[in-house]
Amino acid sequence: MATAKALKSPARVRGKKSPRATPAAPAKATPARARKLQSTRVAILESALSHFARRGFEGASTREISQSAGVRHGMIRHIYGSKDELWREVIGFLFERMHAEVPPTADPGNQDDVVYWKKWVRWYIGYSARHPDHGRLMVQQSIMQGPQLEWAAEQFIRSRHLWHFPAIERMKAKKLLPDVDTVCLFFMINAACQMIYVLAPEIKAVDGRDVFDPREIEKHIDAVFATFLR
Amino acid sequence: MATAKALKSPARVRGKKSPRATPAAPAKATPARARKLQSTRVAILESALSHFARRGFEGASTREISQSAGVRHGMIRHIYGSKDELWREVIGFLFERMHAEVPPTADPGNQDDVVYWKKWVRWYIGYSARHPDHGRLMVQQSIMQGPQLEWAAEQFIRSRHLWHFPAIERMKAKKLLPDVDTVCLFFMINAACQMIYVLAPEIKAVDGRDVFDPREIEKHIDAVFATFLR
DNA sequence: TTTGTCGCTATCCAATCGGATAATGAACTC
DNA sequence: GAGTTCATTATCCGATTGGATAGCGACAAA
Repeated sequence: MATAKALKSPARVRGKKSPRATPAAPAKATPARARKLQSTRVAILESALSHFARRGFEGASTREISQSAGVRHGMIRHIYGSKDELWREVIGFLFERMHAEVPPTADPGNQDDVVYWKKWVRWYIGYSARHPDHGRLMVQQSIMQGPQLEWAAEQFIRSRHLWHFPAIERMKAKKLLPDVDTVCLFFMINAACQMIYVLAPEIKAVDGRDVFDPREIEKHIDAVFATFLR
Repeated sequence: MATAKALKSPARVRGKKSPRATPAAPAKATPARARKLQSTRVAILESALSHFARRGFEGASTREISQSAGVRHGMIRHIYGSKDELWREVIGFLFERMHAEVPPTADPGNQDDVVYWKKWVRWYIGYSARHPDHGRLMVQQSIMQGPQLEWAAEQFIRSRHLWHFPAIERMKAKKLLPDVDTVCLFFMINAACQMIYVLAPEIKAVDGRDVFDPREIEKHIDAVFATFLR
């Protein structure tokens, strides 16, 4: 009956009396118990990430998510309150995990832009191959066009873009990257690094190639270098 | 209960006694009636394409699809038999429409490879901007990993790849394209052309840019030229 | 040991899902 | 005009959905 199935706007301010937020340490330190809860929480988040990425928000059922996580489906409501909130926590979990995997050498401060860019591309391609669900979830999120896209944009994505733009423009000025619109260029680089893993099943079906093979990954890195750097 | 929710394998050979196939003309030429049916069929296909692309196979409901098409949900079963079959017909409809939009100048026979490639990129970017749901549906299809991915691969996608590979390799040999693995290069070009429109809502939310603006499209075309051609 | 917290489950609920069946009624054939 | 076809709908079905409620029972504090 035309009920709005899109995600509700994330009105929660993470501090009311909602069923507890993600940040690790619970108020009272009851060691064993809190650790168990945390592991359950992570299991649900990982399962939800996989299901959401593959079947979309509405296609993924909380029952299947909880089953893959080894708990009953009541847990999701108990911990996250609703499917909407679970989605948001999954997005947060995704970027938290990504930031945790950024290597410590990723300080653009004192190194040459090209060296830094090559390091970043190499890392990002490895990350995308390790976690193809990242790109898949982002595509789902973008296609969904719900109000939480705005939320994710200003919460996680925009800062990442603004972080990379200055270096890209410096490299453009030095004729090291093609002299085209920065946003356009960034998206092309991003897509060139990530989409091959997002669409891995298609490439396997069409060309019979396993893009996750380490040798293929190495070829892919070289391809991105050769294509964009000059 | 681990019920298999994935699409069933397309066992139908399009000729048994299933509820009639897509090809335009019905056996008996009953002018007005057949035309009405055809328009209903197209309305359902267009609506289904939009819904499937945005919400995925399981997220899109046949009731909403039929409502957007202006019919009751029984029609889908009557015409297509099942949701599975509707998905397959939508894929077919998508590529049929794409081929119908390929300009007549697209004969690679006697023209310079570069001229042909530039024409193709220009056309493909326009097509992707006109129909962002194409890329979205393909992403959904690939992510789903059902048996119909194999079907679509050999039915529609592989031939398209094989069509482009020889020209790409000739251009690589002439140092007109970066000398990297062909499959990898083709996917990067493809993604560079298409993903900006697939992810248009994200770009709008993050950078506030409307990628469908004709001037932006023109800039995008130049960006792809400048990035890949040398 | 006693008491209470809280991680977790069992179970119910209304809504919606894809699909099946039977009937309607306008367009067509004769 | 009578009879037939068939595009379309109304309506039912069992299964599954996200969510709500009422606990259970292992653990921790006393």
